[in-house]
Amino acid sequence: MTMQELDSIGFLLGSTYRRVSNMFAARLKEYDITPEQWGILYYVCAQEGMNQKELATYAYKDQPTTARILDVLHRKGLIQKEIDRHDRRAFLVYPNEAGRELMKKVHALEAQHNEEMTKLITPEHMEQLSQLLHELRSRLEPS
Amino acid sequence: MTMQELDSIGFLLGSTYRRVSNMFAARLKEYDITPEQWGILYYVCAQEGMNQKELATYAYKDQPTTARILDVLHRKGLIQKEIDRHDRRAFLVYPNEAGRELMKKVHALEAQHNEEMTKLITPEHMEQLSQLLHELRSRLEPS
DNA sequence: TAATTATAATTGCATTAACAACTAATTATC
DNA sequence: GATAATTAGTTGTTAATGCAATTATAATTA
Repeated sequence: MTMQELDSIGFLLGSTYRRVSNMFAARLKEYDITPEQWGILYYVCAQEGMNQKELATYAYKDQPTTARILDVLHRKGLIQKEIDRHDRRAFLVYPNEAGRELMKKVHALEAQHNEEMTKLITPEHMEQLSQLLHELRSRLEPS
Repeated sequence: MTMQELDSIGFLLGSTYRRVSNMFAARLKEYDITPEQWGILYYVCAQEGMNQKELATYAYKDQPTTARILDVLHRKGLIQKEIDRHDRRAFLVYPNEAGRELMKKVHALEAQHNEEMTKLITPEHMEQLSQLLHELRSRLEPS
């Protein structure tokens, strides 16, 4: 008797995510950055001067998680924060030169990594997968 | 100018996974168990008497993570461990009565949750998504 | 204007996770 | 049978996460 595998979408998403993420993490090691840190850095560079809340929304993370990842990026000298003159509760986040450079390098590495993923299944399947994930995610509310 | 979203499969998997998982976690709260603890408990019950390494393989987790989740389940009185007579390095894991009962209840809850997910997209799309995830995961090596 | 409500960010606590280093027991090899 | 290599499990460190509670500021409303 073979065992009945746990067949739930959440379990499947989690286990697949971890494998993809770990593989990417291994590649990123040479740049001393994690996939999650990279995700935030990307958005900091994609639109400079966003505040933490906006970054959290784009990155699909909650505010404390985003703040803590921003702290790491700050410690690493990749970004800087400036107080928002119009709202002293908030600060605006900017990449500095090291951050912009790293962003470009890692962006290229990521493109490479995505290509490799696409070689594992067909490009058509990868496109389908991507669309289905977008579809599902868009219908789920943030917790 | 709208921002260019980070369009990588890993980011998409992670953000979708977290939303699905958080939603399920909220439902599980009444049973005082997390989705990850549930995943391990499921396999403990699906085939009683496996050791930690086997459980880790089925659950797509590494050994330390599996061990720590087993510790939690043990503290909660849901499982028990017995030394493997044929290999004194290993122990075999069994559910106890409370574990079996909780497993059944949560399994039903999970079926409900999966149905709800399937209502968000179509059943056909959910089936496609599931197949594509299985396909991708099967081609990724464990880290 | 004063009091209330809402919001941006922070802090604390608990969970899951990856990875490396370690211990103890088993298996393989000489 | 002794030594070496492998394997099951544990421990320590660091990171990402969720959620709840808190602080400071801003916006609303009485």
